[in-house]
Amino acid sequence: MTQSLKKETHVRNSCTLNKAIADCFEKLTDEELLLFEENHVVLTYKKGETLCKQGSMASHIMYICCGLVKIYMENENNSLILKVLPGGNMIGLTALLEGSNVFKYSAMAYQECKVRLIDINAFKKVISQNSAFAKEVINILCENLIQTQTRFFSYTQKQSYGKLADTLICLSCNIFKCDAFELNLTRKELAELTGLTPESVIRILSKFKADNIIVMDGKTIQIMDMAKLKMISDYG
Amino acid sequence: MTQSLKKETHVRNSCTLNKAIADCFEKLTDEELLLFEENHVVLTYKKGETLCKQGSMASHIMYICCGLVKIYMENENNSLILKVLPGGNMIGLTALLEGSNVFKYSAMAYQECKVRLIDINAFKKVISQNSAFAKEVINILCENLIQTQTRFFSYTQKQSYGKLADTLICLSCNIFKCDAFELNLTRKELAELTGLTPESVIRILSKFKADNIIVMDGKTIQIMDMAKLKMISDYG
DNA sequence: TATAAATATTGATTTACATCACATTTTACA
DNA sequence: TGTAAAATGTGATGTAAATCAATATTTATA
Repeated sequence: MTQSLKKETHVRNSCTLNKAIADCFEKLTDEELLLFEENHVVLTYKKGETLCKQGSMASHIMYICCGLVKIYMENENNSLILKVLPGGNMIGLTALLEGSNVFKYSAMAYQECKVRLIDINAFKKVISQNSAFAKEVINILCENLIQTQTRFFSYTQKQSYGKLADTLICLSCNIFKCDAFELNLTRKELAELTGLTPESVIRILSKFKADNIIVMDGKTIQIMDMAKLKMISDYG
Repeated sequence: MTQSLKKETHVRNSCTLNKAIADCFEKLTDEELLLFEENHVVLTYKKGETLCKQGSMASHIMYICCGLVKIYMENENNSLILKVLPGGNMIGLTALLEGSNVFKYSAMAYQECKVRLIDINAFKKVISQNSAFAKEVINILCENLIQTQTRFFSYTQKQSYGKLADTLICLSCNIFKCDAFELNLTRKELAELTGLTPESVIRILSKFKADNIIVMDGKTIQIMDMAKLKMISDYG
């Protein structure tokens, strides 16, 4: 009951940002928990450090205990942030695909993170023997897929103001869970997150400020008129 | 061995178009096959008919026996084709997500299709009891997720020429498996598939024709210079 | 604390693509 | 088979957002 309520308050729509908490570990037997226990390490990553690099071998599934991580794809020139993950989420599930155990994206710590690295073979083994666990993994993958598709669609439809409004709403509702939050992202990162250039982001933020939709003070952004912001997000 | 070879020849990159064949049914016991047998219907959809509508209840998982289907998201004004699926693929897997048994996208037949509709509860039951089956479903979901992410990234990076080159390569390599193919899509549909306007698609096709990259004769398109097309796709 | 480097901001210019308008061809169907 | 409707094709125009350029501010560090 509480859970379904929780899910309803989560802004899913076109959001970049994940709040889906991995419930799968609750489904494990003591024996399986022990297997994970024996095949894991917990690492701490500092702000700016790389958790995994696109193209490298994925020998582990990563579980973010706490912190904030950006997941992004990159090529020579550009990069696109696929999502931003707070604690409770997993990285590298797509490496479960048979014959493709390579990270398809990179991950970088926005804030200091505690990350649990679980051996991918142990993970696969438990999937093979525990259907309830497998079902939860399926749930997480479905959630990811829906989110990515929805965000893709929204990305193709909306233009700059809508996109940035979207991003601000998601940061506020899904990540910081607060109207006012300290944005420890550079304008460049906010631009990547939104799919715009830093200059455009700055211009739009200024406009939002002039229209009293947000208040900016240093790195702190406070959303004053969420209704208007939602309208901008919906309209385009 | 043959399988890994098959996978290598499949152009994955930024392709709209799926070739991933659902292997999962091979993992079923006789009993489970019987359960599916008792809880399925096979329907034939004519060209242009809707297989499922975004927002409607997903009471079935659909397996495309043969034909060609477009999967797309839509709102009042626009639509984005997420992928094009030939026979061997499944529709509606994301409805497996607990508490979200609604289609997130619509599906329409490009060609006449034979579709097997399997009751979603039977499907979920088998996932719960057969880990090998669940594992295959995980494989398919991973494949879908990787494809969607890659396509999203590519969409944000490439511009019109690269996008259309991409689409043509995928049609040729993954769908029709032939350098020359009869394009039973309108320019409007090709535009939707590529994320451009019909006018732009026409202009670019004319340019490709003028540069001897393709030959067009009525509805038939033949790729004359695949290398050049790949270069355009890679370059942008 | 001074200086360099990175980041943020503002304005001018460019550009890729959409939009619009209209002509032509193909397809549907009465 | 003839006519309307839909699809295709082409040119002119508009525009959102990128790019470019130059300055101001913040942050890093020697």
